[in-house]
Amino acid sequence: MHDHRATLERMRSLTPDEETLSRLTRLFRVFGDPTRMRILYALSRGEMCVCAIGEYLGMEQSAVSHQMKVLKDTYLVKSRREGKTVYYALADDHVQSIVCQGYEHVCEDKE
Amino acid sequence: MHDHRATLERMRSLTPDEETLSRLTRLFRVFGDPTRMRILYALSRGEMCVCAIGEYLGMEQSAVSHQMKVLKDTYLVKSRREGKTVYYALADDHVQSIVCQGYEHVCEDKE
DNA sequence: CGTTCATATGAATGACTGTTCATATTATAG
DNA sequence: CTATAATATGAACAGTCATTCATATGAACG
Repeated sequence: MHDHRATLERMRSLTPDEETLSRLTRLFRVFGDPTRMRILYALSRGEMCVCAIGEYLGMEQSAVSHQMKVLKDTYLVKSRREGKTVYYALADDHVQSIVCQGYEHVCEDKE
Repeated sequence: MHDHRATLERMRSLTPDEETLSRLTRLFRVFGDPTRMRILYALSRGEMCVCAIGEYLGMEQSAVSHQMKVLKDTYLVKSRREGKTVYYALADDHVQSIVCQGYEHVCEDKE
């Protein structure tokens, strides 16, 4: 095995702590599911209730609820109750800018 | 079931095509693994060979190679051969800006 | 050529996770 | 209080994927 002490020395300080690393990768995994991405795209136009999301994406109410929980736990969406109905909306602009960054990347690679 | 034709109407046009959606979520899934994220962090300081990456992160050579393939297939890293050694480096600044966006998000949520 | 080092690849296994089904909340209306 | 609509939750199943082990490729050197 060849030597690379110098290379190793360079970045020992950089790596984020376990807690942050875990949160960070968890966040990206949440973005990594087509269904959730569709939901986020849908919400980028404005708030929607569980019912409408399910109808729009052709998925069961239960599946939607499960995914909304995931999205909420990672602070990507927020909710608001109005009677029996719960409306979900994107939590903030961060969500969109992350998706856009990814979007640009995959578009570049199409060449 | 209550009515939401108006809501639905709003965003039918938005959703990206299947191909793009698939590429996009695939990309985020790649960012969603702690090992790969550690590799990307390591490379953010400069190129490294497979050997050094494995040593640094305490993982087997085979595992590193497998992951480098994933990273390369999604254009997150590029490689350069020098004799028997293969050096990997981040493909472009995009990678770092995506990670940073995510980083900011998880940091905000710590409050 | 044969050997050795660095890397790549294929198959198998175990862990994780999205969906479904059944059931539980929560809220409104009568 | 009962019925019903909207949403949430828990358990089970199925598909995905990261790691490991064994083996293959590729390059330098004698």
